[in-house]
Amino acid sequence: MSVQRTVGEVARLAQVSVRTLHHYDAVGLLPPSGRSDTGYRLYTAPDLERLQQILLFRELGFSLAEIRRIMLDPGFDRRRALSAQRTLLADRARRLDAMRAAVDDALDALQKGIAMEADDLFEVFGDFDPRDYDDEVRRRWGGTDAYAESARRTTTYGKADWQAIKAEGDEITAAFVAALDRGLAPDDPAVQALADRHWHHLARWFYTPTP
Amino acid sequence: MSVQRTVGEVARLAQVSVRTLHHYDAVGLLPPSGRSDTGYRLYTAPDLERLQQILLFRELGFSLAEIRRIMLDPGFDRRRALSAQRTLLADRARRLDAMRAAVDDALDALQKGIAMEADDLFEVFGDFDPRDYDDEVRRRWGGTDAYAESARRTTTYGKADWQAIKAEGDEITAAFVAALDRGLAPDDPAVQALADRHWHHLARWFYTPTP
DNA sequence: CTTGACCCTGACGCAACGTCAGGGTCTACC
DNA sequence: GGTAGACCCTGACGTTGCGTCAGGGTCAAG
Repeated sequence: MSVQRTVGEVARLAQVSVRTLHHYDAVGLLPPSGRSDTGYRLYTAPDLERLQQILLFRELGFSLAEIRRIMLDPGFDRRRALSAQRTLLADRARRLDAMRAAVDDALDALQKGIAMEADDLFEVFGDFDPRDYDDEVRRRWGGTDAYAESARRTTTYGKADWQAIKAEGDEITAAFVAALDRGLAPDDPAVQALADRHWHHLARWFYTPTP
Repeated sequence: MSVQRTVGEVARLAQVSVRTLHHYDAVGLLPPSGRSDTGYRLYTAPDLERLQQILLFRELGFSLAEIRRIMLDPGFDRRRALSAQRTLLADRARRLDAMRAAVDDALDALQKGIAMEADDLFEVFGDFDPRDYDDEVRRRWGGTDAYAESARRTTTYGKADWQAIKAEGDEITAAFVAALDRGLAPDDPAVQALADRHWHHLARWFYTPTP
């Protein structure tokens, strides 16, 4: 009698969960070639081979439905499938990369924002500043008192900027709404331009750039 | 009275589906600030602004749950969230890239495989070959008769190779099974090595390399 | 015979909507 | 005032690939 393996064993072998094997059985992707008289799933060597193939295609990013098609029909057009897959993956990669770049930008900008907030925090410390400032800053702002004042001013500037940004946002939104109220179609270029402006405004708002 | 917009209008404006707005309402992410007396959802300008922000974060790849947290709490640690997001995106990008490379390799190899199949097809044509072969091939294989013979041989080779590959697969599987039958743990290095070999075998099988 | 490890079959949950289904509402035109 | 067409509503199920119980047999060892 050939070797029969239970789900748990196969699961450990293939590094997948038992539930996954149940699932592959349920959807007809990998029904075990046998069952014990008590209903236990029994997998044979060919089953393992089949599983390996399934996992290979899964690694390549194919859906279970696609894998089923590929495996059911040996004459399946693998080249076309792979080509389509490549296009799909390239698209996703582009999107991911754009997102990553956007997030990185946001992080960079936020760092500056944090720096500004640090200045804000500095105000609490009053005249005493434990941090290390470069000489240029000291020279520009003169003595310690003026220095403290400058910090306060900068902070105020930051806050003022926030207000300005917020105001601009409201303004854009107002213009937006007004344009639509004038009866402009939503896909009217002017409205689209406004939407774009709003979008970029929001982006700027999100990035909270320092003056 | 301020401007109130219905779902359809907002949907067109924001380039999202009505269902999406229903969904955002249902999950409490963007409940319209008003309802008509007949139950119609009515969105105001601030609602639109909120929607823009939601879509911005969505573009950055955040889940709706995360977006909700970020927007509910203005003091939310955006920097940490972005850092985490960057890591996550980088991971996904790496995975995607690996998959793309694998698919590209598979495609390359398959091209060669297709070439082999073309030879196979040639057999059907018998002596007559409409395709353009380079002189080197003709010289190596001499006259037309010998040439046809060579083509047949090459094809046979290809098929034989297939058989060999298949046999090797069975052999590996057998070794695999035998090792496990000897009581080796599934995570035993030797078993892992076999699994690896099997894996690579399958990879080769999939690529169907030419001799 | 008991105990612990394993197996079974449902069945719900998740993420973010898409897609009907069945049924009011609004607006314009006759 | 009636009617057609466009638009709105609330369920509720489908999708993808399993994770995670829940309730209940099975197997091997002591």
